[in-house]
Amino acid sequence: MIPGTRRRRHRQEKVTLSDVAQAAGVSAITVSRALREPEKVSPALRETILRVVEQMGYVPDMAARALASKDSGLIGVLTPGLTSYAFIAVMRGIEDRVRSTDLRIQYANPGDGREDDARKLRFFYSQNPAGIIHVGLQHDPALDELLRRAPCPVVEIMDVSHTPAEMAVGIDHRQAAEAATRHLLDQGYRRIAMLGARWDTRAQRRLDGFKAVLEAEGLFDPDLVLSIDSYTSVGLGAHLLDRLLTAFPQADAAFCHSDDLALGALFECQRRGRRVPTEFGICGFNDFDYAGVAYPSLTSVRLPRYEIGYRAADLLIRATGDGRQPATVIDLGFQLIPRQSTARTTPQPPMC
Amino acid sequence: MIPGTRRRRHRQEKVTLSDVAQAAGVSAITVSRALREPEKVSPALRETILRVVEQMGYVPDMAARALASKDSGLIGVLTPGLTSYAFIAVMRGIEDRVRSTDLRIQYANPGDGREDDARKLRFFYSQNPAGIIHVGLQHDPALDELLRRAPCPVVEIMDVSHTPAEMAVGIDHRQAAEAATRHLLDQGYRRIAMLGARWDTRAQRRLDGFKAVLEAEGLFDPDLVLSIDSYTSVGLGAHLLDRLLTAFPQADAAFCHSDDLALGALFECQRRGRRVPTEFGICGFNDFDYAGVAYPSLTSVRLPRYEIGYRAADLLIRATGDGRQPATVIDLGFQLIPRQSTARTTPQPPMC
DNA sequence: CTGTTAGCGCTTTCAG
DNA sequence: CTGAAAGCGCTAACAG
Repeated sequence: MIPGTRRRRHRQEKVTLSDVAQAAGVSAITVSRALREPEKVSPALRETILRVVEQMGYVPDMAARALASKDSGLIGVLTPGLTSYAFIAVMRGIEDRVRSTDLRIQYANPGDGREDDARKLRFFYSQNPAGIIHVGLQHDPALDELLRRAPCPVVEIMDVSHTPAEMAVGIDHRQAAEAATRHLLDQGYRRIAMLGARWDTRAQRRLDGFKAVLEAEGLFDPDLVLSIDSYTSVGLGAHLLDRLLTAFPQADAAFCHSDDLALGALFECQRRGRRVPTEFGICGFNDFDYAGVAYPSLTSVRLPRYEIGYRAADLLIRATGDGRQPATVIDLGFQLIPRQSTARTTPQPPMC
Repeated sequence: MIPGTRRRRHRQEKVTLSDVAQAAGVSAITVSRALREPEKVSPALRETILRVVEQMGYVPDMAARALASKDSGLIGVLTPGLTSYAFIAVMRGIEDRVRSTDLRIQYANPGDGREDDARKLRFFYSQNPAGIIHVGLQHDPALDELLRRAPCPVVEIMDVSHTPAEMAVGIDHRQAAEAATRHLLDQGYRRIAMLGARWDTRAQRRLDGFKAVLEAEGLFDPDLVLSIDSYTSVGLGAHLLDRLLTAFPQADAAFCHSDDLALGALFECQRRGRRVPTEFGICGFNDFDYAGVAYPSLTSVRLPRYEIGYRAADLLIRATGDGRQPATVIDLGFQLIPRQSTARTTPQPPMC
């Protein structure tokens, strides 16, 4: 390759709207209209213009468009869990709802610490976004204030335990944890541990629910709450269960903050020869695809993650449409899915 | 809330650069410089300006900046696997490399079909991106041409079996499959199946490698190649193995296109009471976190996914820096990780 | 170190 | 239905 070729390629003369206009013998604005509001241009002209556009390989400049129209068509999605398995389904929901529109989605993954959260949020603001979907790691007043001052509609998702600045879609994590914990009690487990990873708001809420239910029975033991501040993972689940059983062999069940922890816990039980569910019960959270497939299958709490994403995007799109929405909190509910890993009282203990 | 309040909030008078300039008693360009190249402004002025910026809550308008400077600072990541577990590590790599820069990342998830791929690509082009990271589902000439005409550096990632338009980072999927298949042969398996999901380029390359190795031994049987065109998942792995063993009970091993299929296959074996690895060997792909934790642990092929993301972003950033790069193909290599699920010849068959 | 002058490429008026 | 004028908010290029 001739040196310099590539550089030149990346600096190709850009075809602009007026270039097209000139070539088509019309004014720039007409080309602009032919592209964005075809019905406002006579069929004949429209066709000519579109042909020229095609021929010249014209690509509109979004920055110029955004500057002139004050509409970036951008939806910002801000979540510290962007690179988490649980968020995949949420993304799919968002993408599916947005697909048919001309909006784009831009994801951002704030690092830990609320400052980065604020920084990324400001960054979105600087792009004149059409809407923002926000997943908070924790709530603090400064951030809430920033959200309240957003230049666009904002939907806070995943958790609805907190009054949102504007709109929220999610579930009540405390209730979900209560249901899971009660289920374990119902199955006859008594020394129930909780396995977690990072303590964000939602995890905290789940701990609250867990604790409340056990305390009511006089069964809560803070020593049985284990966690490590890192990404949740199957390996971490195995590790935590190992720590638990080493320190407290009498523990007889675990409520895990996520199904990957639950799966790791299951593997660790198998490794130790501890029978599930007879000798140890495991309840996960999220109902990941493998929960129902595992052997024994894993009891879990199903969250409507896809729906949360879909609804959030939908709210944004509607809010964009008519400019005003009543403050909204949408609780999409959860579902406890009892499976083999806690089926102590039912007649088929399926340990191999 | 008073009707209309929210709408007004979202249309707040925007503070512009000249507002700040006026308030600070300097010219707009000085404020601009104080923000972007602080060292070019005298300390005293700089401080005053930054204070005013803070006070007025000024947020720069990226669209205007991009338009004026022809630099959007945007890296576009285009992949049909955006919402796949395997891509999470790649994202982390990209994010980590980009974090310290002032570049932003915008992800896009083309639907199936090469047309959508081209559409999304054009869409990135319209934003004057600083660089593009592309994961192709399949290679076709039209798309290659489009990539070649990109207005910015482009890195194609994951697969290096194809000469890229410009730069590529990934591994040789054919070789990886060959290594896995040979490993299964070495362990004494003879009736080896392949379990897959969607047949993208990489999957096809892996099938090629698989086939080549088995054909050389006269052991290839097309009936043992099973797949369903859908998202890969643990459930799908279980389903495919069920189909396999129902139709061909004599099959004695499976090379799976992904560890989730492998895990599903493992569960299905356990469900059927088919011992792993003695009666059936399982080799996965990707080395997801659970492969080493499963019981029995899963043999897999480790891909440097994080590194692929990191290097891709790095290449882009360097290319952005000096404008020109030699055409590059970086093969980051893979690693076969033998574990219990294929340990037929070693002395510890760990089935429970 | 600071300011002036242009203009990025497009869309919004407001006229025909 | 089509066009002319003006300017979105910012930064490059040149001056001082």
